[in-house]
Order: sequence, then structure tokens, then C-alpha cells
Amino acid sequence: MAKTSVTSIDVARLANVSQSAVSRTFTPGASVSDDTKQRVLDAAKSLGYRPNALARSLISGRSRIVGLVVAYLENHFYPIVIEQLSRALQMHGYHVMLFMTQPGQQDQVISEILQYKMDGVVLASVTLSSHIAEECANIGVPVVLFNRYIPDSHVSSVTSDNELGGRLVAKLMADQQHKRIAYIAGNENSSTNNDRENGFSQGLAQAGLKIWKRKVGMYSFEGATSAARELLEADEKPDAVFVANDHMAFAVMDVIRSEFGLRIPEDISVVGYDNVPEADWAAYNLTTVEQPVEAMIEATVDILLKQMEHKEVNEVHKVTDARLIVRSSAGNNTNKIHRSNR
Amino acid sequence: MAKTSVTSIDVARLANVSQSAVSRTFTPGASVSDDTKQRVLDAAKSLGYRPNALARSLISGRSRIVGLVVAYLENHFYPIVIEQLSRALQMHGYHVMLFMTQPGQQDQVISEILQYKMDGVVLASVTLSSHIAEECANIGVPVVLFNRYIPDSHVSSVTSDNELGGRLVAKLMADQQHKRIAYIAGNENSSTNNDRENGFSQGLAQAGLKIWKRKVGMYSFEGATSAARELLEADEKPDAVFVANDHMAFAVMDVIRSEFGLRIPEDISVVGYDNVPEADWAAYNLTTVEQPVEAMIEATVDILLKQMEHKEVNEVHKVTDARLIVRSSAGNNTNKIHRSNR
DNA sequence: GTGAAAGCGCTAACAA
DNA sequence: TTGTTAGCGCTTTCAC
Repeated sequence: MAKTSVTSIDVARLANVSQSAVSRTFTPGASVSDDTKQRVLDAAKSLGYRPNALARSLISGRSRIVGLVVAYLENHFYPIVIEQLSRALQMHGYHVMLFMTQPGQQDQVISEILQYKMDGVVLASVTLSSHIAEECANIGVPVVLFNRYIPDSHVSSVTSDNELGGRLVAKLMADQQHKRIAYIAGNENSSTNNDRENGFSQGLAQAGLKIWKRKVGMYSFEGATSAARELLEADEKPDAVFVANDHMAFAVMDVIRSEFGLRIPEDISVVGYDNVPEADWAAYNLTTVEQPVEAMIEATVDILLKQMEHKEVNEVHKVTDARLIVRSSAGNNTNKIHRSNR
Repeated sequence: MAKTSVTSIDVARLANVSQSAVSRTFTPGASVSDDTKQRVLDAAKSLGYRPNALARSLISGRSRIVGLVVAYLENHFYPIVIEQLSRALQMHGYHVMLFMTQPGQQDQVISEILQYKMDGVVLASVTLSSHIAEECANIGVPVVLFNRYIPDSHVSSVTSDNELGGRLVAKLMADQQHKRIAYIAGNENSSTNNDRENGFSQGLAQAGLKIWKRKVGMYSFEGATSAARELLEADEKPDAVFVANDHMAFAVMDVIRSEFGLRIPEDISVVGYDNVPEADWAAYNLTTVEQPVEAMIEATVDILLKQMEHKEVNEVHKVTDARLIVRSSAGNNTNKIHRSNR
């Protein structure tokens, strides 16, 4: 903390005004004459004064801090979310306090969120228990679940249309005449995985197909690597694999090509989910379903601001669109257009 | 903010003690009898009381908030840093407030850091101006530069031995008998780039070699892609390329293989810097110099805590080791051991 | 060991 | 428009 930080009283003394005048000068929309305002600003500048945000929060009851809870950044989708969300909130005068959770350590996070009197909380991680969300919501802290939702709860959420995404992938694979279609699941407790898988199954069913083999990768690189090995060690190999996110899909592609010497898409087609930047890298060129991060962030900030500033309490479940991005790992050998905005 | 948050007075009333007793109960090391303490804890629990961190900070003069300033998360080195730093600081009872800067927007960041009375600041981005660091340090806020330093300044820093790293790469390439050795620079204003390049040049000089061609990639994927194209469009092509970080190296490898149909390492060897997880992915298998993130984080937290808690003001310049990680993109066709701990 | 009282730096009535 | 005043919820002397 600063040596002996300069306070509004110091500024007031130098500017020959009351301490309240100083406060008003730094409160947008308060009534101060241009003259006083200028004197205060001059004095503040010469002393290097900055209003103490902590003191301000104490009395105003608003900290302008938003808690962002994340479990892991291994999947590059999340760093992007963090970056964009931070920027968006900063633009609205809020600050982001970052919490990395670990399984079983979540009560501590709740406690800290409450201690710092966060104005709002964003839970942006698929592997979180619903505990934090419920607790905060009960106490009255606005909460938005990002890229997940909790069924039958009153907590607002922002997701993309994961069911649609799954269906689009199914349609692509059906159109490509694939027969032995495998699915590598993420975390089976996550809404993202369940929705993607449901949509996928439905889509296949419409074409008279079904998931031929299924493994679980738990949304981790290692998990996906093992899952892919199990899948490929069998005599009969899949001709297409839908992987529940891009991060795992990269692992799967590595196994297919490097460990089994098979070609993508000639021997096996691979489709991922998220459309992280790496999906567009030449080494992978991964067909995937885009999650529109920008729109999702925008919706999140929107809901959060409404709840924080207008005290709106209605829960909102925003579902953004999903879009198939066809690259060479699957499907680009047809002329069909694989996009849909349902 | 919580509905009507319960305060220490509410707890005191219920527990039949003074408000100070409540405060003492939640202050480690304060003198309270076991009896009172228990009564207070019971009351607190039944009311759902949590001490207000803001009020506490106001009087104690310590916010237990550390500002983490980052410019971009595109390079996967930084998400890892964020994750580990957050976890480490959380373990010591501190919280991380995240600031994403943009060029030209840095004064605002300073202002916000000062307003929230951060106990300390970590600047973990190569493209930051030195402005923030100097300003904070002047005002007395402990600052640590992560993965960079400012020459001739009094600001503490933690880096890995980038010169050594550069030399190790030079030695590897010289040992491999490469002749047309190219360097793709990062941001030329960054200490990381300069040190890596200097070490590299020195190392080559020792073997009677020098940088054959040089391009600038600005530490961005696009920049590196363009740089690689310029390099390869010429008639005479390099036989080895040292790229200033892994993130750019992936771009370079993509260009070499996908756009020019050349093989790595048979036609061109590629070496990166950082050893991010993707360097180990089969699609790249990138020879690189490891930056020991864990050790760097540990040093950062150490310096920060010392300065924040013991008011030590001595600047520290911690330089951790660097280590060559040989994979198939360069150098694994010899039996030599390319490791060194100078 | 415990309570009373004095602020930390600020905002927001309330008068003037 | 301005200054005065009363707190926000807490820690920390200071008596007892």
C-alpha cells in the first residue's frame, strides 16, 4: 500500500474547499461548480490524489468487483473468455477478481467472494459443482453461469446451442455416409457434454444411425488420448469421431496420425467443438462447431449489469447460436453447405 | 452486494459479547478466551456472518489484493502463468485482480491499481511500457516484472536465463552442422527477445557462425506466419530456424510444411522457446527451451510477499535456469545430450 | 480477557 | 452550489 496515501481531506485543504466538494468532484453527476471542480482537480493532481475505492465501496455498498471463477485454463477456450470478459467489464467500470478453484476447495471460494462483497459472479467452468452458484444466488449476489447451466435452478446462464451443434455434426457425418461413428465425451456431469451428445444422438437417429462406440475423455488432453487409443486398438476402427471439444480433438488427431499412422479425413474424420484458434492451424485444420464467444460474453455482461445496476432479479437463460465450421478434418470433400441458423 | 449483510454487531448482540470480541475472534492471534470465541463462532454461523474484507482493508491499510497486469493471452505461456500465480497467491491469502491492458490504455490501469490500494502488482506481459512499473514503484507499491525486466530501473524482476537459452539453441544448431541459420524475432523492444537473440548470436559466434537471415514476428501468430513466408519465398532457404517463442514457432512450422511442402527437421530444423504444453503435441513435437514456470512463479511470490509483509524494499533480479528440450523438430538425430546448467 | 471509543476515507443526507 | 454531519463495518488502542 502506498506510503502515506493522500486523502480527500488533504486535497480539500489545499484547494480551500470542504472535503465533500472533493468527493463531489470525483462523483459523476454530482453538483459542483466548474470553478470548485477545477480547483479540486488541480489540487488533486499536484498531490497525486486518487479516491480510495475501498472506502467508497464501504459506504456505497457497491464494490465494482466481479468475481470470475474458473477451474482450469488448459483448454484454450477459457483464456479467451477471461480476456474478453475482463476487457468488457473494465469498459463498464468493473474489475475482475480471479478465482482458480480446485475440486473440494469450493467452499473457500464462496467465502472469499462474500467477504469481498462482489457485485457479481461469473462461473466459467464446466467442472464446478452447483454449490457456489446456489449459495451466492441465495444471498443475493448476481450470478451468471457461463457455458453451462444447472437444470431446475434459478441461476442465470449463458450457453451456446449445444444441442444444435451436436445435430449439425451428426448431419455432416450422415451426409458423408459414415457408418462407424464414435463419440468421445467430455465430463459426463456437464451440461455442455450432455447437450452436445443428445443433439448428436438425435441427429444421427434422424438419419437412421446411432453412436457406434463411445468413450469418455473428461475434457482433458490425457483423457482424450487414452480414449482414442482404446477406440483405435480394436480391430474394427471408426470412420468418424466426434469429440466433445477441440482441446480433446487435438489429442485424438495426434493419436490417429502419430500412433496409428492413419490419415484424416481419408481413414477417419474428426470433428471437435468450440472453434478455438488452434482449430484453424494448418497442423490440425479441424472441422468444429463454433461457440460465438463474443456474443456469449456480451450476453453475460448484459445480464450481469442489469442485475447489478437495476436490481433485476429475473433469471435469464440466454442461448446463442452455434455454427458448423467445415475444415479439412471432416467434410470438406462435398459441396454441401453445412451451416444452419435453425 | 448481499441483501442486508450481517455485521459484527449483529453477531455480538446474538452472542452477548462486545463487537470487539467478534473482531478478535476473526483476527488470528488476538486474545480471546475459548469460551467467547466459541459463542461468537456459533452466533456467526447461525447468522451466516463473514467479515467484510473491504472494511477490514480500510482500517488495516492492507487490501490483500494483488494486481496482475497482462496484455494478451494468445500465447499459451500466459494462461499457465495466470493459473499458477493465482493459485499460489490464493494459498497465501491474497487475491488476484486481473487487468488486461491495451497499448495506450496504461494510465488508466495505473489509476485503477492505485484506487484499489493493491498490496502488490505483477506485470506479466512483454509488451508493456515501463511506465506502470515506475509509477507504482515510486508510490511505494511493490512491483514484480514477470518474464521481463527494465534495464537500469529499480523494479524487481523474475526471468529465466534467456541468454543461456539462446546459447543452447546456437550450440545445438552448430553441432548439427547447420549453415543457413535464421532467426525470427519477437517484439524487439522486449528484454526476452533481446536476451535470447544476444545469447543466440554469441553462441553462433563461438562456433564461427552468425545469423544468416533475420525476420521479425512480433510474438504474434500472424507476424510469424508472414515472417516465415518471406523467409521461404527466397530461392535460398534456411536449413534451421530459431523462433523467439513457441507460439510463433507453431506458425512457422505450419508454413514450412503446409505452404511449402518441406519436411521438419529433414529440410529445415525449427526451435522455439517456452516449452508450452503444445510443444509436446505430436503434430509439432517442437524442440524448445524450457522456461521453468513453477520456479519463476515461486520466486515472484517470494519477492512479492517479502516486500508486502516485511516491507523490504530491496529490488531483486531473480534469474532462473533455462534448459533445452530436444524433440524431433530439431536435433534428435544425434546422440549428444543437449542440456546444460551452466 | 474484555468492552468502550476512536477512527480508516469516503458518500449522502441535510441545512444553509 | 456548498459545508456540516452522520455513518459504512471494521481494527485497535486504552482502560478496566
